[in-house]
Amino acid sequence: MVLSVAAITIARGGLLCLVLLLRSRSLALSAASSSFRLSHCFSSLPSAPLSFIGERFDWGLYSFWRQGNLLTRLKTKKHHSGNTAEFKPPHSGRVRLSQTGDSENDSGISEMSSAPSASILWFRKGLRLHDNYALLEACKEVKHVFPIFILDPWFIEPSNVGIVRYNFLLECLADLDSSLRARHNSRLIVLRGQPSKVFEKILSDPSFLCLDKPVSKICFEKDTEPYALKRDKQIIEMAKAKGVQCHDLHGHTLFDLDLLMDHCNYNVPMQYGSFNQLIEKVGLPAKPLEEPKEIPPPPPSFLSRVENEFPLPSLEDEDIKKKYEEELKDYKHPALTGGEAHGLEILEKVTKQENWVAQFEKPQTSPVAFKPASTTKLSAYMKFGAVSSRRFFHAVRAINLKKPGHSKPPGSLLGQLLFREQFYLVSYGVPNFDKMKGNPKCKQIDWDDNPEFLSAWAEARTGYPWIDAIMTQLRKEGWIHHLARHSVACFLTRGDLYCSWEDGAKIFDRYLIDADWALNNANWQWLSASCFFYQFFRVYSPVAFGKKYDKEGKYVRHFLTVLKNMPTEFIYEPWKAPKAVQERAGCVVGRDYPKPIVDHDVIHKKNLDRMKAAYDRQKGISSGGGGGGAAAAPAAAAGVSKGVKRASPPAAAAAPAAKGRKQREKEESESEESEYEEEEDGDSDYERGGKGKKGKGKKQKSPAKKGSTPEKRNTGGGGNAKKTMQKEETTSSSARGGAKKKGIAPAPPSSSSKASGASSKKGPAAAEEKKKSPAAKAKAK
DNA sequence: AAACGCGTTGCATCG
DNA sequence: ACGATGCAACGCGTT
Repeated sequence: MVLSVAAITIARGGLLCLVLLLRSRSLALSAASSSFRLSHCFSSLPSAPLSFIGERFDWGLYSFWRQGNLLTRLKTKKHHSGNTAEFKPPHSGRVRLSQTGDSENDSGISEMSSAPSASILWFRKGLRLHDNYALLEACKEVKHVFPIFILDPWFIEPSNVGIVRYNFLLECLADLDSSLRARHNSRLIVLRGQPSKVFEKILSDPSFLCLDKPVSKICFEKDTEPYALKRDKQIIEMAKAKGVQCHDLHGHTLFDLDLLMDHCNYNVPMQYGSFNQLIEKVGLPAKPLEEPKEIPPPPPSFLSRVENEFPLPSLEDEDIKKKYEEELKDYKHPALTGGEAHGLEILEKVTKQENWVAQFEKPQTSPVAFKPASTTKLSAYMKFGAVSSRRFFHAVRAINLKKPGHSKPPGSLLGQLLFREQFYLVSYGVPNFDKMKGNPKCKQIDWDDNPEFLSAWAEARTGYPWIDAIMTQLRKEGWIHHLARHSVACFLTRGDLYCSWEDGAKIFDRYLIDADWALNNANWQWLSASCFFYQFFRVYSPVAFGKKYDKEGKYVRHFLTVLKNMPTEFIYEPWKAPKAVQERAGCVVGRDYPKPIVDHDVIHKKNLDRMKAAYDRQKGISSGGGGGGAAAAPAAAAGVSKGVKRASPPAAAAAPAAKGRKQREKEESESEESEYEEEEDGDSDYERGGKGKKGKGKKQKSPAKKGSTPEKRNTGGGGNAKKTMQKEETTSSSARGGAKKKGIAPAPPSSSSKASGASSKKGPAAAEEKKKSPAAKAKAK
């Protein structure tokens, strides 16, 4: 420790000593056990010498560790300037081939590569053939490319991955296989098991692949999630030991995250503005590349075995039928079909609506549009890498270049892609990013451990129709609009239930098709005012917010059919309806639909005090009297139950939700969205909206310009905006279950309230219209 | 270095 | 219907 501290002071400049330290760091890393989700690599550091886990956090050490951790990675890679020439990723002096060899065995490798025979293209994310650096590398100078996917047992675990996302993955794989067959006379080879075991087999026994000598290289797309980093490290080391080259090339994000790390000196920008500055230094993302014309197939002797020995997985597989038995009972294929082909089709459809693309403003899209959605719904394809982010970026940019009044970041489509990029970068640079404790950037807040509240939220029985409808859509379709994610995330955390954002993130992770580790955790921290966003007094109302978009409650009626006959006046607050009205509607609150689990008007104010106290505590200012007491008292007032029964692990689906955070911690002991924007004439590559512009009187709405350009309002039939975040929900029957909440009883039936909202004038189309408002507004004017 | 500007999408009220 | 205002006031980043 002493040593490290000393070293740190020197570290800023001198890398040498850094490397030394690092060494121990990385050892600790590899030794630590992590675990299942693509998540706990960093968290496995607790036992490491630098203890930044826990209450006290030493920034000096942290920054040292951060550099060390990343630099270690870099050090292990050789910068082979030479062999990436053809498809040099952007800014590529720095392309890091993680060549396995170090200087000594470089010679060995080059000998091998002089007579290259076969390569392995390992698909993980990046489930596409276009714009795929790893694929291009795999094709270089070899006779055979073995395109493989390894079905990691981790992924087939109902508690981790819902059936909807699992099926999306299967469709991505099937699509890859079909493209490989149709265009390259090849196949996707699906192997089962732990990746390290699979590679052990492949690398030690050439005959397994019908080869007479081992493959010469393994190529894959870099993945910065903790689980992946750990997994890949193993593979890289194994390959190195066997004298096989390993190329992990970037490609999932617009830029190589290691390159961005270099540019920000390992000090990741936490604010959008500073991230923008970083991006501007780096320039534009590389232009997307095409699918290679030829992908040399495996030898015929091997191909003939694929069908029987390495078949594509399917929902019909016995183990799947068994594991997902519960969920499969009422499984219906969601609107989204996985696969590169479908993803590109959607992208094409979207980009044909040039005006819509150029005018896209995320805040203008609607959370209640579901058929069709108001956004692109490309997030799931982005998550799996079925569509290249660079391709998306440049397709949008090309449109913007033609449309002078186009929207700009952060609200634009390109802005969304930039947020995605930033969240990836931050998730890469911040330790314990999926946790509050040990996460140096995350506000430490005294969230309650309340499994009952958590379950009610996850299972759509909060008694707030807006919240429950959203959670039902999540469960059913694996997708909800970005703003809907905001609503329910705020409700679960700082707004109403005061449960930890980690709990919500886990549930979203399970149910969202587009669940992406980096984006999901970032967004949950954002919404809970734990990181990125701190105006905790801006609380979403579980009543007003939905009403703003959907006065008649069509969305609610669609997803909560029990409420379908509730008068519009009470659709967002059914408990306020007179008993007779409830009877007539066939929905008696407390019998057919739960009573509100908390009284929002009361609880959100108390929570606000708790947030304030938590912030103050962080400042070291123990929020004296009022605050201190406030922190604990509200919990009691809220009826936060104490010895709640830990929900028994009921349906597999409900299990994750039911488990309390603390319990989990004990047991374990141990991310769409974005799109952005563009430049006007080619001057600046990234025009930040808002920031640099001075003359904004108030809100500069970029749409202002829209007025000037005639084409604006394109109406494009359906879409509005898209964008999504990630989150999830649980299954379970929805509304029923009486409200057993113990929390604050909500306002009794028929209390005050207003009966407004009756105006129902617009149909769905109208709603959509509204969304596009910027254009419409401009026009109107 | 204290002060200020700003922040991807809050709400209720008023005009 | 829409925009402006007050609400009570956050941290970050820059100056």
